[in-house]
Amino acid sequence: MIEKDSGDTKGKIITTARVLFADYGFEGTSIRDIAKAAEVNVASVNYHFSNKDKLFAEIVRAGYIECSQNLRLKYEQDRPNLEDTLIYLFRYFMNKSHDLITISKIMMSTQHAHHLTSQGTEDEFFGPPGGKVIADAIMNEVGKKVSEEDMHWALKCLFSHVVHTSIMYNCCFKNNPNIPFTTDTDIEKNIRRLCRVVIEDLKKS
Amino acid sequence: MIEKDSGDTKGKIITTARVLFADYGFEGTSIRDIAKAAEVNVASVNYHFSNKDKLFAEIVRAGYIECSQNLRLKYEQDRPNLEDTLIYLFRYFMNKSHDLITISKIMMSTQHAHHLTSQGTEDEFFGPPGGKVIADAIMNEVGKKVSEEDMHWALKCLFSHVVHTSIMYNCCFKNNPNIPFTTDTDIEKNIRRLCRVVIEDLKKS
DNA sequence: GTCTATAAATAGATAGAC
DNA sequence: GTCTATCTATTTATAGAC
Repeated sequence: MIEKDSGDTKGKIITTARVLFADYGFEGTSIRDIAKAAEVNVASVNYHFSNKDKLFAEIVRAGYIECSQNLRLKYEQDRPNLEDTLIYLFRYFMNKSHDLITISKIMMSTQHAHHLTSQGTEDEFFGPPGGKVIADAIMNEVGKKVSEEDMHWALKCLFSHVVHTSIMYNCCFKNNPNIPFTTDTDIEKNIRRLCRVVIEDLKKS
Repeated sequence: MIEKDSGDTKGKIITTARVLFADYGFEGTSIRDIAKAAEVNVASVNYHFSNKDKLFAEIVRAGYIECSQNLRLKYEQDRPNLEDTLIYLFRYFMNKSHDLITISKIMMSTQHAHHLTSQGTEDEFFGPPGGKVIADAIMNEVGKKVSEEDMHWALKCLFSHVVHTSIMYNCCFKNNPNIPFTTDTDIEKNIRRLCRVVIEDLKKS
């Protein structure tokens, strides 16, 4: 489990590394970069994590599980409808964009793909984390039984939209205020609209 | 412009490097890796491209423009409807997945973001290439005037779905035949369905 | 646990023979 | 244009003093 930066060396390394890995990738981030940014000694990284690969694995694993659990918890507590569930996921990705970006990059690298397999979570087939909760929210929304095919279609439409938009927002939009319809308010409106349209279609079939 | 592998050293380097860069990233791919895989001498890479950065820039630029132009050409020639345009884009991403993946990774790295700006193409605000053609296809499909807001929404829904699905297909699905509804036939059905649903909504508003 | 020093490997880039 | 050899810098990782 990733702890918040609490002054301790190990925590500072993790907090710093998850940002650097996301931005520069695994190979693009050296242990020295991490140590320097975290203001800890170079040797402490290998002392606490044995090697660079294990540090990376721990960050990926923790970020993935944290997201899944967080979304599941929120869903169980507040029972938001589908729209609000997706908005919550979007906002989560905004705040934890590092983890989403790191996981997306890993997914696209055969080299590090093993960091994403056999994580023992419920979301292993949906790429970035959170898929299972959305499926539950969809089921709840439509009311009647949703066929497996319909469910997969809806999930992919909604999920790909939220993920893609979150990445685009973090990587392009938020630094270019001139691009039309790319404020977070606009994006949330777009997510809600797609929700309604998809659900409407599910109810018809 | 990227030439097909024609036996010449420069061509072999480009053909090999675009695959390696996509898979292992810029920092994860050494000049030696490229030279070895392309079966050329190490020094020839720097001889033909001056340095690693310029080789990368050339591959990115060429892949980006190639995709935009290819889609535009196809569209002008056959005048496919929106569904077929997106299917064409999806199939293009299947065959040229390297370029899509490389561009996506760049987008997620502040470090290399400059390789994507001021490319002088018409798609600069739509992330991965091809956006403008889809906009035209949407306009054509709906018939009546589409508001700017509606257009942005539709574009993002359709585009994010095709891009995200293409990446997922290449990175996860095609090696895991057990995951349900992830054959290319399934995916194309999903794309067509989303098309119909989005267009239907545009016609209503 | 934290530091310095260093080993061992690998990186990008270039010089110069052919 | 292609090759070998090499320079310089940087990398991960570890050994050993404190």
